[in-house]
Amino acid sequence: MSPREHTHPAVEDVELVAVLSALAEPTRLRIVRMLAAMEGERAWRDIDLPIARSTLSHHLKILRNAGLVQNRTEGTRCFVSLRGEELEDRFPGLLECVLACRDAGAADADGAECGL
Amino acid sequence: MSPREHTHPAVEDVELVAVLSALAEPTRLRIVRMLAAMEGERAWRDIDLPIARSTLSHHLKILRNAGLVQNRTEGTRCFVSLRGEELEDRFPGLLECVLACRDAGAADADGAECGL
DNA sequence: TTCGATATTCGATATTCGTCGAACATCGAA
DNA sequence: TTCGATGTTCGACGAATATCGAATATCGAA
Repeated sequence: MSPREHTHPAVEDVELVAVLSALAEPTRLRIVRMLAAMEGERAWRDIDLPIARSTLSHHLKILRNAGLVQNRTEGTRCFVSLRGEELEDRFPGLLECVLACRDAGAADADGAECGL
Repeated sequence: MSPREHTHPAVEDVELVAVLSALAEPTRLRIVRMLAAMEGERAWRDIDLPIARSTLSHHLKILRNAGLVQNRTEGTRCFVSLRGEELEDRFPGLLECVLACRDAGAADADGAECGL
């Protein structure tokens, strides 16, 4: 289909288990890190990951349904951004401390490995 | 088998994705909440959940491998406890804000529903 | 209108996950 | 030693998930 309007769950309807599940997958965590590292939105088209576009669409849908991410449509293209403040309201500190952590296996938003 | 000694990962080897995966399952989250609500250890035998004992063993293994929980063996029985301080060292604030949240679907440690 | 770009959905596949009961291993007590 | 209690592992099952390529729907431009 096309970048049609999507529904986003209300903040109060966002569930913890859904958020944790969404974050508990390396590719999705990487997407979240990437979005967090840029203050603003990111063009769908410019999200460059070593996965098929349909797979990317799938992961973004899960992040969207979990309340982590929101889409904005502009013509035939769309932009993705983190629902940072809303998440902070719902689960204070959660996103922040997940992002703060950089373990050995945590790839950087750009794809490079990160020591600390 | 029996409550034999288990290996626990070193704090520095605990991975974020493993922790999030472990917490992203209702039964396991409930176990963690229960352990957090009691300051100390809990006898395996006394963990009362509506699942088979083998399933409980499975979930505890996942929590253990993720670094969230530790086992202590005493004779033929064992005791489970949260690795609270170590988790705090590794991922500051994470466990705390996960536990702080009580969403609509979050069952209490005792099994009762909890409004707030 | 026709076409190309864009993102989603569909169908298929392989894998992982949660669950159970049964079998097993270990320890302490009789 | 024999037994019972206690957890763990095994084998099996269905459900959920990650992945891909192909098909599809929508928009903007030619």
